[in-house]
Amino acid sequence: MRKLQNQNPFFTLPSTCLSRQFKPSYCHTKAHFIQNLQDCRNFKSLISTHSNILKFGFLNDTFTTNHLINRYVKLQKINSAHQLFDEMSEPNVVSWTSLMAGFIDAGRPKMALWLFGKMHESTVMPNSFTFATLVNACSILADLKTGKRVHAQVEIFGFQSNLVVCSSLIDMYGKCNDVNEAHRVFDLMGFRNVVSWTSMIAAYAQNAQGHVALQLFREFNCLMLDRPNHFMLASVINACASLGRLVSGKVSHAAVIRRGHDSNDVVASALVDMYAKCGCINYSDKVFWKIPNPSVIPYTSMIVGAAKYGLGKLSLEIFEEMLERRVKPNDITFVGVLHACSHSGLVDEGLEHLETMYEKHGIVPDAKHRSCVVDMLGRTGRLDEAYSLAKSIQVKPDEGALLWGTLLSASRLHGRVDIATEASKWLIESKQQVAAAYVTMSNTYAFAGKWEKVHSIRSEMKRNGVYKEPGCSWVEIRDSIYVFYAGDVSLCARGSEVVSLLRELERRMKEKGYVGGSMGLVFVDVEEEAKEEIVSLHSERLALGFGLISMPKGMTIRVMKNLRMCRDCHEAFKLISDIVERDFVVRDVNRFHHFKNGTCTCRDFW
DNA sequence: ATAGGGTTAG
Repeated sequence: MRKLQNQNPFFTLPSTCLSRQFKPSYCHTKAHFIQNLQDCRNFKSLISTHSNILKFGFLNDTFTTNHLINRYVKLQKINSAHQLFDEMSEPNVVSWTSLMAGFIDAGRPKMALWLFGKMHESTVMPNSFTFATLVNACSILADLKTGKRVHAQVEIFGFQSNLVVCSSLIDMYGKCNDVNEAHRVFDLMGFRNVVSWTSMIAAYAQNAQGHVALQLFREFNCLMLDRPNHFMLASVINACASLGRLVSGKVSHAAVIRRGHDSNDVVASALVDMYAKCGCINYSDKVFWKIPNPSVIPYTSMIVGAAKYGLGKLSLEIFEEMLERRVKPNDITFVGVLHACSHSGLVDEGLEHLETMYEKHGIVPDAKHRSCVVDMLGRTGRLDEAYSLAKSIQVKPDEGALLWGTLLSASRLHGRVDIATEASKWLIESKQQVAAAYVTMSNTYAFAGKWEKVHSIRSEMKRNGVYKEPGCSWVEIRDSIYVFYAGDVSLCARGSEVVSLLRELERRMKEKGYVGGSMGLVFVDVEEEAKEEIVSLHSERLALGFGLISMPKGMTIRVMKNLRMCRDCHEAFKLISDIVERDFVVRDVNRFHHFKNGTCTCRDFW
């Protein structure tokens, strides 16, 4: 019987048919059962087909059982799939790989790796599908060590030039933050397609190297192999966002519209985020309201975007709307909500959200949420509460860096040398952001007029070989990018005007009830790198009667311009762009060459 | 049976 099956895999007669002397009909063929399996849309019909397959003896057939396993996986019944696999007499490479992919789908990538270990003990050889699946598991786990071991196996088994395996390797190295290794794989590929290019671009975009991502995108377009698709454009827009490159972002947006990808939810949320980070919250808003049924991510992008502009009330309104439309918030949404409260002085609302996020929405507050609240309390000067909250939070090193860094800057802002000392002590002892901790501590002492302490910190830094890279900020005006380094203002022809403008802004802020430290105009008479705060045009302290607004690097002046906050900001913008144009031409923006020729305008959108 | 995209506090 078995022999017969092997000879004629599609039209064999199950033993039951023979014994009852059935006439063979299509209803009892393998092809029929496989067709049946593909039609199974629910668990119940699958169970029934499964029992028919069993009844007609096809469970001995690996090909049929593999289909059955895949159907269980598709209907999210991984345990049934696993059980079925265990009962197989001769699982082949497809059975093994299907089950691995199934465990990945079910959110258990470690199980896929464990299965590979088991497969290794069997006589079945892995193929390229198996390796692509395994690499994918490592990518999800961001497990570089295992990823490298799998990569070694890929080489041993000779799949190092397989397109899919290489694309997944690039992705895996990217997710593990090893872009160099990702690029090495990319370089060694004999043939590349849109997917491999996208993996490479995304790896750079996700690892704070947006300029390389954009460079690769230009190369891809020059090669004219293929058109960029929505996957690629989403990554390119992400790169523009991280660089604050509004012009490039708009060009990409135009490409999105031309290629008809503007209804794609993922692309739209990348655009919402990009415009927000480039200082155009009004464009974010336009893109956002065009999304038919926004999922949690575009909602979160919009909440975070509005929060960064000090539009805390708007953030909270969007959050409410999201809840009304039954979109479930996630942990990042709550970071946005708390951030909004923090930057708009909505302290009570923020505390309320932290208290109720679990019982109302099932999201357990973790270190990042509590850090937002520490920031919120710290900003408004409730340093003692912020400090005791900080002490109560269990953190991993990277979370601690953020938490204690937050507390340190709040302490500096409010001149709390005592708490600043504790916070910088934590950072330095944990070897987290050591240079920044030293500089901020030194600035706190400078603010308090304790110059001896300032000098002793400076000598300590020297002794320990700690060097702080000067902070910088940049702005895109028309086609050029201008970079400001901390300390540059004194080198600038109209630096004194900037300084007096900042002093004036500060005076008016205080008039409007701003509490907190100076605008960062403490000209510390120490080394250059200590003048962290001098050009603090990206500082939240330019908020002016709107509560406290943070302006991340790269969105500096445009933010002020588009905020329509007050006349003062417009004046500041005019003055600063004037200075920038005359004295600070750093470099021309790398244009998107392929989009030149006037084909690309955003007119069709606006 | 296998590959690629978007949201995270200072």
